[in-house]
Amino acid sequence: MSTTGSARPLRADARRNRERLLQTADAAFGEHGVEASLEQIARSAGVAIGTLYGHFPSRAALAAALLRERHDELFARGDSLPGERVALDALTEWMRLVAAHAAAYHGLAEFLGRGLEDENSELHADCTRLAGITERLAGQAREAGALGAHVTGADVTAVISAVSWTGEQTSPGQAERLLALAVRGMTTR
Amino acid sequence: MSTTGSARPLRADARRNRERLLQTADAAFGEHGVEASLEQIARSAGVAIGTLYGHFPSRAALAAALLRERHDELFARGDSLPGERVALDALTEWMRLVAAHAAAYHGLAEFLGRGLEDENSELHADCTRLAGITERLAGQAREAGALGAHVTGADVTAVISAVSWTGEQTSPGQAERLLALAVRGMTTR
DNA sequence: ACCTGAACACCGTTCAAGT
DNA sequence: ACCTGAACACCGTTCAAGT
Repeated sequence: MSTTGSARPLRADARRNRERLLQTADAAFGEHGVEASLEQIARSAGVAIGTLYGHFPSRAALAAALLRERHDELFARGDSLPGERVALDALTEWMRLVAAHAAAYHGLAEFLGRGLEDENSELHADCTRLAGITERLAGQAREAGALGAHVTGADVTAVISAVSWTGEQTSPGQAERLLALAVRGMTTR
Repeated sequence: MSTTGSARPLRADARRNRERLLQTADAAFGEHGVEASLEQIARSAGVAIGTLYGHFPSRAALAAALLRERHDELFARGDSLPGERVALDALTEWMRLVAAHAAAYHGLAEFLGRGLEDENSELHADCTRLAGITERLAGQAREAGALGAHVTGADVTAVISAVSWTGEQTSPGQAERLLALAVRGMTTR
C-alpha cells in the first residue's frame, strides 16, 4: 500500500513546472520557514501565482508534497524499529528521528501539529501515521515495563512536538537536553 | 526599584488614545493572538494607524505595555516564593504560574522566547527577569538536593516555554501532563 | 505635542481569458 | 489541460501635513 497515491501523468510542461515549484519551495521553506511567501516562490520558479495554486491548492498541500519522500522514509524506519532494539531504545530513537525531521523547516513543528489536529489538512494522513507509530512504540515500551503505566501515546507525541519546537526556538543542544529529561520523566527509572 | 519606568504625563487626548489602544489590543490579542492585525486594532480603537505607532513603535512595545501589570505581579510572586515553601514546590508552582500567564494570548510563548533571545526587544528586560527568577528557584531546588545536579536554569526555562507552547497547540490538560512528566525527569526521586 | 491618512511595498487567493 | 496575470481584499510601516 503506497502512501503516495496514484498521480496520473501530467503534460510535459506541467510536470516541469511542478518540479521547479517543489525545488524552489524547498529552498524558500529552508530559508524562511514554512510560512515563506508563495508569491515569491512562484516568481523564483518563473511561473505565475495561479500556476502554483493550480498544482498545490494550499500551503499544506505544497508542504505535503515537499515532505512526501522524507515522510515515507520515516514511516519505513518507524515500521521496522520494533524488534530491532530494546523497546525503550526503539522509542527514543524514533523520537530523535521525528524531531530531527521537524528541524527541516522553521515552523514545521507547529505546522505538523495543526496537521494532526485538523482532519481536513492535506497533512492529516501523514501526521496521523506518525502519531500511530509513536503510539505503537510507546505501547511496546510500556508493556516491556520500561515506560510508566500512566504514560500515553499522546504524551510521547506531545514530547516529540515540544522537543522539535524547542530546537527551533533555542538550539538543537537545548532540544536534546529536553528530550533526555522528558525520557527520564516517562521512564520507570 | 520600579520596573515600569517614569512615564511623564501625556496630554489628555493622548492619554485617552493610549488607554483605548491598550484595551482594544488586549481584546484583539486575546481573540487572534499576539500577531493580530495592528491596523484593525487602530481602527477598532477609533484612531489612525499612525497614532498606534506613535504610542507603540513596535508590536513588542505594545505587548510589553499590555503585559506590564501581569509581569509585575509575576515578579512579585516569584521574588517571594523562595522560603515560602519547600524548594521543589516553589519551583513547580513558579513553572505553573508562568505557563498559565503565557496562555493569555496565542503565540505568547514564542513571543516571550524571542524576547529573551533578542537583546533589542522591548520585552527583553521582562523575559530576562523571568528567566532570572527561574534560575534562582532552580538553584535552590538543586542545592536542596531535589533537582538533579546536571539540571540547569536554562533547562527549566526551556521546559516552561515548551509547556506553555503545548498548551496553545493541544490542550491545557496535555500541557499539565507534560509539566508533570518534565518535573519527574528533572527530579532526584 | 499629538494626530491623520496617503503612500509604499508587500501579502494570499480567485478566476476570466488566453494558449 | 494548463498557464497567465489582473483583481480583490487585506497587511506593516513611514512620514509630510495638519491641529
